[in-house]
Amino acid sequence: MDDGAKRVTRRRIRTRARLLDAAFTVFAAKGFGRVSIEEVCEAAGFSRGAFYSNFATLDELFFALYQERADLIARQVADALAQDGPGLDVTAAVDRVTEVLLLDVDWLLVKTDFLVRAAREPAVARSLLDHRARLRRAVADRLARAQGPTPLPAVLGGAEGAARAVVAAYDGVTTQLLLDKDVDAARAWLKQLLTALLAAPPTPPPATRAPAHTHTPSAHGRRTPGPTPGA
Amino acid sequence: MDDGAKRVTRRRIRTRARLLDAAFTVFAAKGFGRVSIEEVCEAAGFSRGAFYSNFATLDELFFALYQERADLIARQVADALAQDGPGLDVTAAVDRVTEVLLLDVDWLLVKTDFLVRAAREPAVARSLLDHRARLRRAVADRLARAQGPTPLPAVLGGAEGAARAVVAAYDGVTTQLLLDKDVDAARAWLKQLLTALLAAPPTPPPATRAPAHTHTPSAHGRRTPGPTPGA
DNA sequence: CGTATCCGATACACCGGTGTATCGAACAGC
DNA sequence: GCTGTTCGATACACCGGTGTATCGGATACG
Repeated sequence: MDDGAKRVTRRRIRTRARLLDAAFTVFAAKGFGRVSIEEVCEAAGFSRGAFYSNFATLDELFFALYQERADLIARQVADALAQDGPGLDVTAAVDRVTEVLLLDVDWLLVKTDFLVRAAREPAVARSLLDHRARLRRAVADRLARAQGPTPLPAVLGGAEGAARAVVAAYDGVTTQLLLDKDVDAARAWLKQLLTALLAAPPTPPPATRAPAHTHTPSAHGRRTPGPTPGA
Repeated sequence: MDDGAKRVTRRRIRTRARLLDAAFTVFAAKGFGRVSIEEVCEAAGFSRGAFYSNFATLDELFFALYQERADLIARQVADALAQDGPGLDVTAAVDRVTEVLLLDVDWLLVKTDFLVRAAREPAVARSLLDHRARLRRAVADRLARAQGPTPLPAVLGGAEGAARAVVAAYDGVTTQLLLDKDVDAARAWLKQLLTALLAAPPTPPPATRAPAHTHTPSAHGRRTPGPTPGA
C-alpha cells in the first residue's frame, strides 16, 4: 500500500501529472465542453496513446483534476483560517481567506464547468457538495471560535448559518468575477459583503476600499488579462 | 417595418419558435455543450433543413434563446418591483422578486451554460453584464424609493451598492440551488440573506422559515427531483 | 549487463455530426 | 384556383475525433 500495488511506477506518475496540468490549462482556456482528448495530449506533449494508458475517458481526467485541485484549495483555506488565535476579530481571517479563494481565475473557470456538470448529474453534484461542505465547516468552526465580541446577526442561523452566508457571498462574487475578470475589485467587494453580513451593526470598518465598480468594469486592477499559465 | 422587410413570413415564425422551445428543453436537460443540432431538431419535430433555414449555427440559436428569455425575466422582475407603493417596506418586494427569480430551475441551468460561455468570450460577457445591469438598476431604483424607514446599511455603497449585494446574494443562492435542486429552501434562504443584508439591525423578522438546510440537503421540500420536463 | 515488463507512439477502422445542394410541398397574393 | 416564391425534407460528401490493436523503446530489477 506504500507506493504501489502492482508493479510500481515512476515515469507514469510524471506523465499523468503533465497530462493533468495541460488539461487544466486547456480546460480553463476553452472550457471543458469544447476540448478534445487530442488537444489535451498535444498541450502536454504526448500522443493519444499516453492518454488512454492513463485514463479511460476525458471525464475521468476531468474529475481527477477537479478532485486534486479542490483538495488543494480546501487545505489552503483550512490553513488560512486556523492560523491566528481565537480572540482576533473575523476581519483578519476574512482578508486571508479572500486572498486564497479569489486567487486564480483559471480555477474558478474550471470549477464553474464542473458546477454545470454537477447541476445535471447528481453523482457529480455530491462531490461538489462535499467540497463546499468542507469549506463551510471550516468557516463555521472559525466563526464559532471568534464569537466573543461580535454576536453574529441572529437572522442567519448561528455559526452554521453565517458560514453558509459566507459561501453564498463567495459564490455571488465569483459569478461577477467570471464576467468582468477584475480580481482586485472582486476581493474588495467580497470583503465588503462579508463584513456587512457578519458584523453589520456594531463594526462599520473604514471600507477597505471604495466600490470602484460602478460602471467601469474592466481595465483597472486586473492581474489576469487572459488565461493565466501558471497554477 | 410592421411585420417584415422582405416577403413577410408566417409559418417561419412558428417553426422558429418551436425550435427555440425545443432547444430550451434540450439545453436544460443535457447542457449546451452536449447538444447537437440534430437533437434540437428531433425534439422540435423537424429535420435539419428547417434548422439551417432559420439559424446559421447552434450558437446563433443559443444566443437568440438567451436574449428572449433574459428579456422576459427582466420585464417580470421590473413589474414585480414596480408593483406596490413607495412606502411599503422592502420585505414585500423581496418576497415577490424572490418568487420570480427562483421560479424556473431550467432557466437557471441554461443561464449558467451561458455564463460559462461568457466567462471566455468578452462579447458574450457584455450581453450578460447588460442583463445584470438592467436587473440591478431596477433593484436600486426600488430600494431608493423605499428608503424611508430603513436607512440601508452604509457598509455597502448606498442604493447602488445594496443592489449589487442583492444580485450577489441571488447568484450565490443560485449556485446552491443548482446543486441541491431545492427551490423552496433556496427561496427561503435568499429571503433570509436579503433581509440580513438590507435590514440587519432594526428588523429581525420572524424568520420566514427555519433554515432547514443544516445538513439534510435533499428530500425535503424539493419540487424538482431531476431535470424538470416542463418550461 | 541482460531481460522481462511497462509505457507511450503509430496506424487504422469507424462513427456521429456537419454543411450543402437539390427537390417537392405549403403558402401568400392576385 | 393559379402561380411564383418560400420553407423545410432528403441525400450526399466530408471531416474531426474516438477507440483499439500493434509495436518499438524505455525502465526497473536481478
